[in-house]
Amino acid sequence: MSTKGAAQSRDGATEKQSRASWLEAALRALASGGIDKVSVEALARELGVTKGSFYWHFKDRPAFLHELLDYWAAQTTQTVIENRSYPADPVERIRAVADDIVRRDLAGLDPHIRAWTQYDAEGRNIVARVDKRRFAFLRSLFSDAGFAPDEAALRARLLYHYAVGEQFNFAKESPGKRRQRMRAQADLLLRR
Amino acid sequence: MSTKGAAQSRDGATEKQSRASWLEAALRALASGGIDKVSVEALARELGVTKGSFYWHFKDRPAFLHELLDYWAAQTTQTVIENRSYPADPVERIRAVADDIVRRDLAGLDPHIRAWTQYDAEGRNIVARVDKRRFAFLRSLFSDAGFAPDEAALRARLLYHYAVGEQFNFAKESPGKRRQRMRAQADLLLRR
DNA sequence: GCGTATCCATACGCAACAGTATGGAGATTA
DNA sequence: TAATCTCCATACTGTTGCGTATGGATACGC
Repeated sequence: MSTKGAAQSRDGATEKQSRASWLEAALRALASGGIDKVSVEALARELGVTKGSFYWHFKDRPAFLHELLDYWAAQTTQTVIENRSYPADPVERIRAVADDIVRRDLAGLDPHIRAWTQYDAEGRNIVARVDKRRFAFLRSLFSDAGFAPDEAALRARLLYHYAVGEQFNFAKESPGKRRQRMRAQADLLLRR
Repeated sequence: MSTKGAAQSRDGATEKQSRASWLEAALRALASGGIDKVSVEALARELGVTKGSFYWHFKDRPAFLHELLDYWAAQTTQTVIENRSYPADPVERIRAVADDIVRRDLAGLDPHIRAWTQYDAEGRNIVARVDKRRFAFLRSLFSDAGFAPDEAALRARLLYHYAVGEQFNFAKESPGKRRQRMRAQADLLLRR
């Protein structure tokens, strides 16, 4: 039943299973306290295994972190952009997306990702690509809402960077308040 | 000549001198590569002394980092807000401040400060206070420019968080381009 | 000039973590 | 059943960085 070099016991997908469990545990650790919490031994403890497993699945920690970034990038673009449940009306779409940005994993992982990749050259490139995609998406929404290309780009950039900067605002505000603010900013940028 | 418990050799200000040199070295290290570069031993190497000096001046690393934050907070508020060379015209003042924000130490230290204090409870409070002061300053500028209180607050918040978020944009753009974008965003927010 | 305070050097111990070497249990293949 | 492959445990080494204990040099108070 084994097609390539992945002959397993029960279902033939243990390889992927195990790799993914390390990556998932890493994302949880990252969200809980930043990149320093993503240590091989800490993850091993949480997974109930030892480092032997890690170094069988991954070359070393840098390679693992690189793969982690790819893993995050793949799932975050899908989550935010490819959500087909947004309203048809362009203006309402922007409001809905703005809401999503505040609620979604932007608030959970993004600040930790940025805090970390600030010091990792190839990490920065990956994040830059993610930002580029998100920005292009926002810009298209403003275009659909009737703004000229330059105006749409200007407003999309302002709103997106606002969202990023707002995550680094440490004044403890309720999620409701944050969404309300985000909504107000989106409305401001939708004025003509 | 010694007033209190600070009897020194040459000028009677060696105590402050030495403490300040540790703090200054820490700021340089922080700007160069984040909080991980601010290690006792690395700073000692750069200062040409040993850890003995550090642990005479400071209790431990956490206490030192806390003092470092206060040190940064004190100098960053003075630098940005108490600059009396801004134009008299409110609109031009906003443009000038926007330029300053991009050029000044915001770009050098702020992202590292935020990346770090994200994981330090009392650190977050200090940064929150700094943000509050800066925001109040920006809001007053928009007020002076003729915007109603709510409008001024909205625009000030949008512009300030844009500036913060823009620092975490890893797409490598020239300082000129960044200032140009900042200027365009400020102008957009100055429309009525 | 004697004691004391200041400021730093030297030399430790200790904990956390990355990475390696090797063995071993269990399933698979021949 | 023998050989092999997969996946992980065990047991190490090496490094880094924090903190501490202690001594020594220099200047100051008296």
